[in-house]
Amino acid sequence: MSERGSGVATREAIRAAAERLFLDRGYARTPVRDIAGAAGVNAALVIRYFGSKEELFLETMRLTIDDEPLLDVPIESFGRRFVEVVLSTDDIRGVYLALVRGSGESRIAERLREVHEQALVAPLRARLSGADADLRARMAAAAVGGLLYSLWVVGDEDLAADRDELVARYGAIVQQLVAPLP
Amino acid sequence: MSERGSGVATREAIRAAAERLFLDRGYARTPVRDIAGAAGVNAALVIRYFGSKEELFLETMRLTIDDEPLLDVPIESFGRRFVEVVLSTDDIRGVYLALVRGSGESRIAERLREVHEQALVAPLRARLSGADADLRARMAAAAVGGLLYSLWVVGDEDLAADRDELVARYGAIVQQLVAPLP
DNA sequence: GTCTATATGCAGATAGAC
DNA sequence: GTCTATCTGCATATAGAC
Repeated sequence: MSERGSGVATREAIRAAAERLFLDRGYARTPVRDIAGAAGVNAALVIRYFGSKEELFLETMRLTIDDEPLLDVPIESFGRRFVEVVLSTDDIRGVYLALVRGSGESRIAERLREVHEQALVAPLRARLSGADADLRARMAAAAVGGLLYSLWVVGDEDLAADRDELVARYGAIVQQLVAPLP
Repeated sequence: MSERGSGVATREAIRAAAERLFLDRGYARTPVRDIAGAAGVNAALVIRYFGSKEELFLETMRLTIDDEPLLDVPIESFGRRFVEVVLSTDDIRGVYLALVRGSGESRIAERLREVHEQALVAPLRARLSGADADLRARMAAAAVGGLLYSLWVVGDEDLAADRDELVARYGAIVQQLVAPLP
């Protein structure tokens, strides 16, 4: 079966190898030759299939946050729960780091905007209403983004030391933005 | 005068050209040859003087925030004023962006930690007291870092639209962390 | 001492052989 | 569909001109 089959499997092998290496080492520190090696093919073939290293990067560095566990959360505890979900969703860290560090390239920056909008702004925006809902959602997304930045880009060890306390207290800040006390 | 003089001027010309180009285009997108060209010398000379492109980058990407205008600020308006100062200090944007994007290199990441600590955490920490002062300062620094991240790395145009309102409202969040209401 | 010319080695990408 | 050979441009190292 599948006289035309093997190309598809090879393409997927390249994609999977690239995803793993990009998440692990980022864009700049991952040579195309290493991706090819991990996939068991020639480096030229990687370019053949995906056009360029940047295309392959964009093909693999996607992120969709699962909203569902957040929909049932009562509004009074939404801020904290959102921080908790973002910090414990597996894929976020690697994708976020790779996109932030690669954002000197304009297309990677564009992807970062999309991911930020979809993963942080949108879930917050969905729970807000009122005239300034959009601004509040964007400020809350900025605050959450700042937590990821401090923990993962800067690597603030003292901030990471007590994760439960961090979730509780930083969550309370986000909560203030989502549903300010009267 | 100065039989040994011209080398000093050349070195400074290279340093100045490098600073301008790194701030403008970042680390990855600035070839050593461009720096040399802008300084009017050969590329090999740049390496001669500074050892490597990375050394030169670290030599130029420093940042010291001027604390003084913050020392007199009453504690009730400190959060807002701090946001205002950070957003309007000229050098911060370029240095911050270049360091964040270059942070895949371990020495650049280390410099980012230093700058984050010195420019964001320390001024906040200086105004706080109490058992949890350090954690509160780090959370406030994360929040401010998130603002820079959203505005400059992500490029959230909607957030940037009304700067005065942003300063007032995001400043209020930082204020909550600096001096929480009783 | 200060600088240039040139060489080395690695990266992404292309042409075309098999 | 896959690989070999090769091009171009990069950071960096060395030799030696002035």
